[in-house]
Amino acid sequence: MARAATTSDPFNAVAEPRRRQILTFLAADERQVGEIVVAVGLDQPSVSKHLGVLRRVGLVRVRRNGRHRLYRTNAEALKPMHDWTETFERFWRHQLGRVKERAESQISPGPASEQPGSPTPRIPKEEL
Amino acid sequence: MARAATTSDPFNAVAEPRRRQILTFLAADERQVGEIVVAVGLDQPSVSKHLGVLRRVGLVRVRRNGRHRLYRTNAEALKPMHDWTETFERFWRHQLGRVKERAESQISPGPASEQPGSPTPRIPKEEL
DNA sequence: TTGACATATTCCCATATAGGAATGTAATGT
DNA sequence: ACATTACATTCCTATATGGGAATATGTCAA
Repeated sequence: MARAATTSDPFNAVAEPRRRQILTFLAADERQVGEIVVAVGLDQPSVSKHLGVLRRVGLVRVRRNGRHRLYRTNAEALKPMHDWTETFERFWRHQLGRVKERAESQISPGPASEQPGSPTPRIPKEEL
Repeated sequence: MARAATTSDPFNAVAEPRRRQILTFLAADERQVGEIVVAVGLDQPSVSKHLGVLRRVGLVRVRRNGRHRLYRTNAEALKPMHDWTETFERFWRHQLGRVKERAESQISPGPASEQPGSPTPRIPKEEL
């Protein structure tokens, strides 16, 4: 079997960065497709297809107004994702706590700089 | 271009249900691969491949112990997802508020039953 | 060394894209 | 009716899977 369809659930739909961008753009206000096209910098058919995916999983709602279609993020559909990640919150708190502990137990100040924008998984190359 | 690689970021890695299952299983304790195989009901190579993806995006950490490899969820790597979904929280609060309003303004009690396990996007079939 | 056990990796393939190009369709203006 | 605007859909293709089967690698035991 190949990968699951993007249309199957919000987790898959949101895996695409452009779709996250669109959802963010549509979170506050309704927008017509042309505005989205300008905002994300894709051609119109691509945007329509992304909107189609988002619509099928319930992440956006559409309303027609004359020739225009007004899209808006349906934030409720993101709640399951938020809830799922939330179940891990206590664990990353523990982890951060341990990091803090270690940092405090060491005298060396260390570099301690970390780009907030880049998560940097920090993989130990090969664990061999 | 095809879909983005699952190895590219946590959003993609977590799009796969089996990997979410594994992360949940590994959230509390370290487990060796054999235990994960039993827990998720896949064959060993598939589990190893999923673990490889999760490791590459930093969602799990490995430790070696003799012949075994002990995996554990690195919950910190899920924080960006939690943060992103959190930016929509105020919007779904508004939406739930409006739903509540409408429900209260109507006299009919309505069915009001909803499976908690099935999100049910409730797509209006075709918006034509 | 030989063997058993625990995992990882490679090979193969059916499948689902995501984007680009071209085309279809609905709504409005004249 | 006809042209134009605003979107959606279809066709095509390179790419990235995810699972199954087979194989490789690493570790400990006798």
